[in-house]
Amino acid sequence: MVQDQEQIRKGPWTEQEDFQLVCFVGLFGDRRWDFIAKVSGLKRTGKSCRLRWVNYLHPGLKRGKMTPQEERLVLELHTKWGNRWSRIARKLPGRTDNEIKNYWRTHMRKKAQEKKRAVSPSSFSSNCSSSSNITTAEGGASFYDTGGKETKALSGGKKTGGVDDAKENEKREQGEYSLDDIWKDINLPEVNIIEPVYDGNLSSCPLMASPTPWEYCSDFLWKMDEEEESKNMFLPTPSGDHQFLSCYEYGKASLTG
DNA sequence: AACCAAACCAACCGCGAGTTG
DNA sequence: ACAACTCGCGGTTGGTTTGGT
Repeated sequence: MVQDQEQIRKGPWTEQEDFQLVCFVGLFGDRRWDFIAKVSGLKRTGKSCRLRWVNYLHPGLKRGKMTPQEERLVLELHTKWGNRWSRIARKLPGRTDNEIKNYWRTHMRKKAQEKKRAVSPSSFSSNCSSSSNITTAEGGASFYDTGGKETKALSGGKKTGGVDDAKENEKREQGEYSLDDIWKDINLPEVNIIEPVYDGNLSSCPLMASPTPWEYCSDFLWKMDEEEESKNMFLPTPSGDHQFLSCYEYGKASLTG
């Protein structure tokens, strides 16, 4: 497991690396990241591979600006849950926790600065009212730190799934939130599936050729229950094994030149 | 056209929880 | 029951792009 420190690559991913990762995730699924990191020949940590996959290569990722509905939803959910980005991200298909986190950070910074300038509380969105603890813009660290009611309590333990789900359902049942309605708005038919950026290499890879892996998964991934998600990923079709293997071979060949 | 600051994005790090032997 | 390992999350940082002067 321990990879030589000097062999670990860091920094931006190359197309080649992306390609390899996509192939191997296709082969082995998106769970055993250390294993994938090792067998793929990528000089990356499993952690790094996972991050790249989740934030960039995952099928069904949306690109581009947040829609007003999404923005609203983010605000609303952040008010409820605080900085639980992955949780919020699950409610926004195609958006990653990192993306939402970045979005929140920049937008809250802007808001904080605006607020600072025009020391007028009314200029602040009502949705942000619970973010009254947005303290300083220049203070850095925690200008967006909390905002959610539960953040403080949750900061100690990160993985508290069930209870919150229950609360959420409860609220929804009470009609307090109409998330589903917002949802329908967001889940527009024209889903911007991520375009393979490495079309040069990938298009010639059997797996990557039409139907693309993105199409394998399409947007159902984002609708799946959290627990089920990974199980169904890249479920090989009856002929799928052949495709994956071809891809593997191709990847190897292209690596070794 | 050049410079600077703000905004944006991708990636890394540390920590805690879950899993496995 | 415990320790080691793996994974996922949130926080943070650094590089790049964009907009304003």
